[in-house]
Amino acid sequence: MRVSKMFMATQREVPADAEIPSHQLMLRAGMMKKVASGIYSFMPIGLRSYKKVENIIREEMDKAGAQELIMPAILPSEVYQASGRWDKFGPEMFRLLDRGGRQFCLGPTHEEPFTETVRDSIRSYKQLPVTLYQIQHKYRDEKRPRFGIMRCREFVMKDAYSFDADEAGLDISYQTMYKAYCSIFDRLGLDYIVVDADSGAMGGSGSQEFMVKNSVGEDGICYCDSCGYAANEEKATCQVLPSSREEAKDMTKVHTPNVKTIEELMAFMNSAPSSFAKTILYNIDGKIVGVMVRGDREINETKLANLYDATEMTLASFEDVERVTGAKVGFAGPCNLKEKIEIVIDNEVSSMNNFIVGACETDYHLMNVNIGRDFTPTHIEDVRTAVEGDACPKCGKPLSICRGVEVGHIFKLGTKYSKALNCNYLDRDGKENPMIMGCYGIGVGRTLAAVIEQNCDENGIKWPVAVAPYKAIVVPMKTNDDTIMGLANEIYETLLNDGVEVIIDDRNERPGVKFKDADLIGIPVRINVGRRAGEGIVEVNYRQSGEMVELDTLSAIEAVKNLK
RNA sequence: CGGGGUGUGGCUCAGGUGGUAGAGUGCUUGCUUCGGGAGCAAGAGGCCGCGAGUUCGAGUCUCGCCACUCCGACCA
Repeated sequence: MRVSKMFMATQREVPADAEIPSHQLMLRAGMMKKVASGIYSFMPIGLRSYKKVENIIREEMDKAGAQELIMPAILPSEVYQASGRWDKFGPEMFRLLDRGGRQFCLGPTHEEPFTETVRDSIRSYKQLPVTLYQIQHKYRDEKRPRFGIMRCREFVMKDAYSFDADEAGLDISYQTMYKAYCSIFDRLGLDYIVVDADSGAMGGSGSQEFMVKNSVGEDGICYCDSCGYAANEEKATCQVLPSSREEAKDMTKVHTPNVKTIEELMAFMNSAPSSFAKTILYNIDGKIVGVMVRGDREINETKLANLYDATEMTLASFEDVERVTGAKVGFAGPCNLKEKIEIVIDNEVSSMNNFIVGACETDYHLMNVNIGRDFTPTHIEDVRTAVEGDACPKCGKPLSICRGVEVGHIFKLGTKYSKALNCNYLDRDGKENPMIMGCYGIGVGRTLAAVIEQNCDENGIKWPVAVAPYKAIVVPMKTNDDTIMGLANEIYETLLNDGVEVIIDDRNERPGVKFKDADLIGIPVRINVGRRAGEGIVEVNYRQSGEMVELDTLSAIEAVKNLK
């Protein structure tokens, strides 16, 4: 391709509404264009990289024995009704009516149609296992699209579904996908980390996320450098360190006027946060529950929701808090409650004694409270979020915390969908059983954005060769010099004939403009043809390393071909 | 869904107290340039987000709506 003919527009200025490097660079490099919030067009240069990611995924999935097919993006409501998700998805699902008034949606995820398809085609254990996948657009009316293609409303996802006769089979299918995912992200040159993830409302026996460390990531990752433990913050646990136990003292009520927050309480009492336990009231499926964690800790709502198998959980309303505690918000505690409610205490709180809590009386706290003597918890569980420095649950060394972008998620689904949709098979004994399912997703666009996040500098993108829109660019310094143009064209044609993805910047622009554009769109290797063209000498510049060497024409061509 | 912000050439933005729109960049043309986004000159390009209202007159004031965006909540 000749750059003079390319449909490409780079931008010098940073678009006003792009916050993170990958978003800014994708817009500046002219890879994509926003059409509406969270909805983007891909331009030729962007599409080339996009397809590279897709193809790497496709190759590794095929290698792992998964078979590609494609489902409609638009699906009738019945498909999601049997599983109950037509209602559960709520406003996040794009819904539409056909001319006859029948309800459809744009598929947000495809467990149901895959399950139906397999149900209708497979009857025997002899036909199992099978893993199917598609690379298809998904639609979710996100409350808040952001960060360009990191989180958008129309996005491409590779989603795969495995169907096995038993749990042992699922384990094998799952491991196969795990390995395929590692190969994919390795080939993309991503620095990633695999973390244990919360299974959430999906149930199932296990789930892991492939995370790319990044400060704008929407997930917190807890990991241990010593033993390799890694988990999503939602799921991460830690050891409870034994605290020094004092002899139980008499409980006393303290007047604490207008002291509501832990910070105010610390200042007022002149004590460490570890001597307080805060009590937060939640409304869990209509039931008010008190949850206690150490004063300086955060309640982990995912863990709490799992404990109660909650479908709807919010902080209790002010009215509920005042009714249950008999005090203004800020003075809740486990003692003297006006209504009998369940109390969940965090593991860490269970090791504390003589601590301070709200008195359930406006402007009062209780000192020297002790579990068992002063109140009895309903549950003692891990309900707090692990923080930097907590003891690793496996080895006890300090945990680290960072942010991450979820690029892949593998999931043991079990029988949730096969049971709901009667996706059964006949076993050796002629007995009918539900298939055991797994599902495996990779966000294609998000992965592409993650590659950019990890491969860029102030001048633009630094594509790994595997994802670069073109591998090489030939830059003639002057377009009106026959020697230079002749040699540049010769190199270009040779590379083209040798199957190298190469472009030639034949625009009548100053060299600086061409360099800036080549750097911005991130072509891995640039061949400058200039001053020494007459001697057959050119420059080979590497975008990743910034390295530059002068070589004769043939060596330069070899260098480009050898670049991996 | 709560709270904030912004809508003006393709892009980034300026336009006290109302008088029919500007800059930079990009684009076109010419000349001079030519190794890291050149210089000069001449051009093209705007329903000032939409709709009402006030006014002789609204980019500007009032009200309503919409879109985009940031923070939070939420997120198979």
